[in-house]
Amino acid sequence: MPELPEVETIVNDLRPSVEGHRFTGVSLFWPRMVLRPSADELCQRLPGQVIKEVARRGKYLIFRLDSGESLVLHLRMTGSLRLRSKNDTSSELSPYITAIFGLDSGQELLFCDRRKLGTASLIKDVSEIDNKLGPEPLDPRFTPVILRKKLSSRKAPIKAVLCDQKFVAGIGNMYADEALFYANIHPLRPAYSLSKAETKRLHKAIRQVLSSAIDNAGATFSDYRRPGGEPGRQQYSFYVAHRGGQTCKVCSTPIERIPVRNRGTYFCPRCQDSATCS
DNA sequence: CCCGGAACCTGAAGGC
DNA sequence: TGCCTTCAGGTTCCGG
Repeated sequence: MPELPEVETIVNDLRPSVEGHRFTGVSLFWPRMVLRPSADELCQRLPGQVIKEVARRGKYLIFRLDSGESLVLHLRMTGSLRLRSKNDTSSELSPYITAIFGLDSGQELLFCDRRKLGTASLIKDVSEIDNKLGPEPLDPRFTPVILRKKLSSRKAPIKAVLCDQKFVAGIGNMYADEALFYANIHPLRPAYSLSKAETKRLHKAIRQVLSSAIDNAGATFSDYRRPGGEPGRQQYSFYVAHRGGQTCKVCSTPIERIPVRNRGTYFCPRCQDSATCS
């Protein structure tokens, strides 16, 4: 599932080959992926526009266009973007293509999505996306003091709060579990109950986990691929995420899996003390 | 504001 | 073998 590090990797990979190029056409095979304006309108308005910049905000990919509008994509759970040459007939077609964006570079950008939950929007003002998201966890403005203040009003399990995009942007199921392991905090702890020291550890853990994953081009468990088709490498470094039944790399205790807000949550019952869980 | 649950999707996995 | 159910999880919407 693409989270912040995966989307960051995709943006970095895409940047050199799409920035400065022009969209030549759009083919939609799953028009319902377009949230707004309408599928027809997006197909009319996108062609001819130059991509000034590709950026990431939370888990959103943002293509800033010369008209001032932005094409905003979200991969949700199984979406991926692939870049290929228009005359490349050798590579096998993914059976799950939901959209093809033609570029004047001779390449095309494929949106592949097994479960068709991914979305595309053409919006006038990017601040629309910005306003509904919490701070970027790697931004210097996201400090331990701010984290502590935000946690203080939250009663929900810390795991659920970390996955809330309005709380902090870009963290999903995998990296929330990893960060809590790094910080030795049990996923069910009420957010407000974290001590100052624990909050500081969590802040550091969030940054370490995300930075390391970016260095390793993201984690591939199922559908995530880089635009060139390569998988990520971060999955090999995970301590708890998707490691149910295996043993903790630190203390050899079996990794447990419990539901938190209906999300599969992995943790080490020994390293992540539950003494102060309510 | 905060919280929890349903809906959106469909391939994979497990039960019988 | 094959049908059926359940699970996976990011986001949005809705009700308390």
